[in-house]
Amino acid sequence: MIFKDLDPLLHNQLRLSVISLLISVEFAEFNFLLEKTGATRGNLSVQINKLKEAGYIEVTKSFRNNYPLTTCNISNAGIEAFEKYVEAISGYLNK
Amino acid sequence: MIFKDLDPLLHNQLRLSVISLLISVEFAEFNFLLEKTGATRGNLSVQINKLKEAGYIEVTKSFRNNYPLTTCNISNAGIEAFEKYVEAISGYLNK
DNA sequence: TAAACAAGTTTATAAAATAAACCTAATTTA
DNA sequence: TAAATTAGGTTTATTTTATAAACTTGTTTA
Repeated sequence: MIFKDLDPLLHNQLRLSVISLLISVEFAEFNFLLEKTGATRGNLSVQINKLKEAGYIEVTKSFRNNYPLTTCNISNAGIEAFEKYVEAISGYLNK
Repeated sequence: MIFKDLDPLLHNQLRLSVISLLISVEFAEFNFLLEKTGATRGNLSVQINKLKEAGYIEVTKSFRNNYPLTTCNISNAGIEAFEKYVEAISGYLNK
């Protein structure tokens, strides 16, 4: 095998979008991710949870103006996984 | 949405491996792809067919030393799709 | 001539992706 | 002030995919 395996958790458009956004900000709110990714709320909720279960992100739930507020930030494991993914997929792109 | 959509046909490890290999050779035999990708024969057969159905590759069946020989080459549509995919996914990698 | 091998293909099953439906609480409107 | 609407998500139902195991067709070898 001359190709490196692609982490299945990151090899998904929406999850990769979320991680790509989180990598360059300190925190991001649910609605921010929603807008930037163009996802449905249901799908975003599911994928955020998968990233959290994997330990790639941390999720903080609070309230703001009486409404629920979900905030996400990437973890060290998430950063490492992303960097590894970037390197792996680069091997497929002939660049 | 700030991310470009990723062609689902190419956003798959094995199919992307095959296209990545075909992009830099004139032809490739089934067993060559098998070895380079590390796939099972069943999976490779299925994914080659999907790429063919999409018009991304051409598949030629012949015989060599009395045994079946399947040869693949990338099409113009395949080249374009690959280039488009490379550009799209690059937008996720912060490079 | 039976067993093993070559080169694939088909199919069965599990896993994943996604949108629709749902939920709870807050707010606005009639 | 009660009904309708909005905010912010979550759950679930369904369809698609991915993949390996099983199968096929023909060839070679013991």
